Amino acid sequence: MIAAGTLDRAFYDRPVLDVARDLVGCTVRHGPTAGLIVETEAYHHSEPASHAYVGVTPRSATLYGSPGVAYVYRSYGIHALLNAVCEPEGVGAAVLIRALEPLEGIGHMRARRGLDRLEDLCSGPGKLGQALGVTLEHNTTDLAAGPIVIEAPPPGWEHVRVIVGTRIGITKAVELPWRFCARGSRSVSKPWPPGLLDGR
DNA sequence: CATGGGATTGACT
DNA sequence: GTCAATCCCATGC
Repeated sequence: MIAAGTLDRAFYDRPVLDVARDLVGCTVRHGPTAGLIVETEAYHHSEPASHAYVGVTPRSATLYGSPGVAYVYRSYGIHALLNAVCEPEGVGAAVLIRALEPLEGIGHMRARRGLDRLEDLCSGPGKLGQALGVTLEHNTTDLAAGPIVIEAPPPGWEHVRVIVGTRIGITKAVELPWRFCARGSRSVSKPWPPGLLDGR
């Protein structure tokens, strides 16, 4: 049975930019840990920063598969990065979850990260992967069925203001404004986009 | 089969 | 500001 508020396949079966924006304010949950999404980036097979750009390969097959599925891959040999596959099956696109504000299971997060400060626990895609215990085993798992699930925004976060910026940490298609951040959140990864902390 | 780069982070100068 | 860690996988020979 799927918990109330869990986003279903139809939510992800839409243009990836819409999903990326709408995911800001939603929550990611894995076991006892949960966090509020404050930063996302969109990736699409039509642009070279996407892993789907090369077409269907063993690695990118997940991206071309069913929407609402997790795409998890290892970055720089160390970090597990969590994405949500979007758009209809056959279209290679996904949203990278880049940062969270810790909500539940903060003790687990601190233990896994070896750090205390709240803003350091999930303020980056590799950090949140470690804090939530995301591993490559979660690749292709269903984000509606778990073990990792994404839920609709909690009270007060339905209409969060979103700052749009350019994606970071990439070398191709750097000009596309496909990064979405929750205005005012100090858990966004650095560098912060202009205007992030302007009056709320 | 060998090679090289990367959607990152943390430590260091 | 620089740089290494560390591994998956796409690419090229």
